[in-house]
Amino acid sequence: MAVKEQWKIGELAKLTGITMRTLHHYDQIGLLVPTLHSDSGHRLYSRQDIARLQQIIGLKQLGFRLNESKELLNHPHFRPDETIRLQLRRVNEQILLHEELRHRLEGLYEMLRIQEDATVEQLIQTIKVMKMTEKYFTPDQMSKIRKQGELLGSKKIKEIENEWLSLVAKVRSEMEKDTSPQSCEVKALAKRWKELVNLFTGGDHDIAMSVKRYYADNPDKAAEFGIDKQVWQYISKAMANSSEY
Amino acid sequence: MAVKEQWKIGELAKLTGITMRTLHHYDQIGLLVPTLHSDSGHRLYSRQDIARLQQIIGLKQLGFRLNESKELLNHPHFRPDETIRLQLRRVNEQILLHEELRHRLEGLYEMLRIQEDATVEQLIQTIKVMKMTEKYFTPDQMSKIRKQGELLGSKKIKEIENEWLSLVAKVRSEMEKDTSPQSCEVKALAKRWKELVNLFTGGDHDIAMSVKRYYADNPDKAAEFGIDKQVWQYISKAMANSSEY
DNA sequence: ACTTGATCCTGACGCAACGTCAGGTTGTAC
DNA sequence: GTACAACCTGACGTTGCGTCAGGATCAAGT
Repeated sequence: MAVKEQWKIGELAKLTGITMRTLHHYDQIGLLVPTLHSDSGHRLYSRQDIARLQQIIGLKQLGFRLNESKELLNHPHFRPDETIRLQLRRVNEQILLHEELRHRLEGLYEMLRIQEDATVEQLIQTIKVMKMTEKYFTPDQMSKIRKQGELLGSKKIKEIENEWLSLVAKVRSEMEKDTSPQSCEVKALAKRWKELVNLFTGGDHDIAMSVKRYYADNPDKAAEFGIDKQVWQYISKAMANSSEY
Repeated sequence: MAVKEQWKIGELAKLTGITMRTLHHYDQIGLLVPTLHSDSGHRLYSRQDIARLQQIIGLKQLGFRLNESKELLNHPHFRPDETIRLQLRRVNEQILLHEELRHRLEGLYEMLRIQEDATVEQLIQTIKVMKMTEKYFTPDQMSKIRKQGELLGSKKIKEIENEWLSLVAKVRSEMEKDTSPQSCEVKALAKRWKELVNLFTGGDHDIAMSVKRYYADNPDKAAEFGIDKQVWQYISKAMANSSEY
């Protein structure tokens, strides 16, 4: 006729909805150690244990980590102001990050929705454009770039990228042969270079300059096309002495 | 005079800002395996590898996990619409969760700011109240409860909780002795029970009923005070036959 | 008393994305 | 030749448990 004073781990699990494994874990890390054990080693939880568990659950729902909860519960006279403030900061940071993420994803989603044949390649391309536009272009330059992209179509873009790769390779080859930047061959390459740039930029000079800045600031992305400082300076010379502006 | 065509892992790390360890990891999981290795086994990354790395970075910034990115990059003709939608859903869920968290934390912060002697115990108490108020009380019942809490002060509350524990213990003891619920002793206990409830609720009957519902719905929290179904029914009988309503 | 099914125990691996040693090999410059 | 930088491959730590695995205990029926 004894009334329940102790709970076995399974009972506590059913009562609170916390899994047995979790309770095991809490025991292991010293967060919630049952006050009693049966002779055979079975965990027996007391009312105080239940109370502590409630507190743990509460703190967990506030986003605290287990070791933080442990600290808090083991020092009841500690002032939690600073802890709460810290927690608030963490949560706010998370929210900001996720909102930025959502913003980007929504943009992507819109852009993919417009193109009926959206493949992963398109996705990649779109991400590339987004990253450039984030810091290097004004909104209306952005829309121009998008328009030009749609105008060309993804197939054309890939073709151009391929020609671009081989063009840069040719330029590098000339450079390695120490051909003068003023030579006919190199000037021809420089001309084609400009044409390809114009295809991408739609002939907009400001956009071309921004693209240039972008690749200058991000040598890793330029390296993707085989462009490094040396190639850059070399082709710059060839273009600088060109009669075209 | 050869121009850079290959990058060692350290160079790539400096170029892209990705750590060597991360590149090792990407190699290990097959996400980015360098196309070449030197005779001695040093990793040599090609331009294509750099391109792939850029794509990986882009996808990571969109919140994709590495294995998802791997899948996407290995199947360029896959339609990513659904994937993006899924990702958006995930992010939105995260945001909602975090906003709820922030809401709670801000509430907590406010309440702790008001009380000058905020300790962890207060924090726990406040969380308890918040959890109850979230589903069981109307806003103005909530403010009444808060007022009553401030009126009592945290010391008094602890005192009451302690008396509560011993009161329940006494009731249980009588129950185990099979004392009639109508007996003088038990009726006295029931009377004190009501008084304690009134201290907490400020005498508000509706609040008392909601508290009752709360503990009925959450037997785990009632168990914290030593109240289970049997005790509950027993004390209910004692109170039902009382002359007070 | 014996068996059986439910419950409980203690390891130990898995996950996600790396950080951080540790101990040994290579590359390169003087 | 020798030092020092850069690279290599393990392997453990982090966070909060989920999920077996293999064995002991409990409660109930026969």
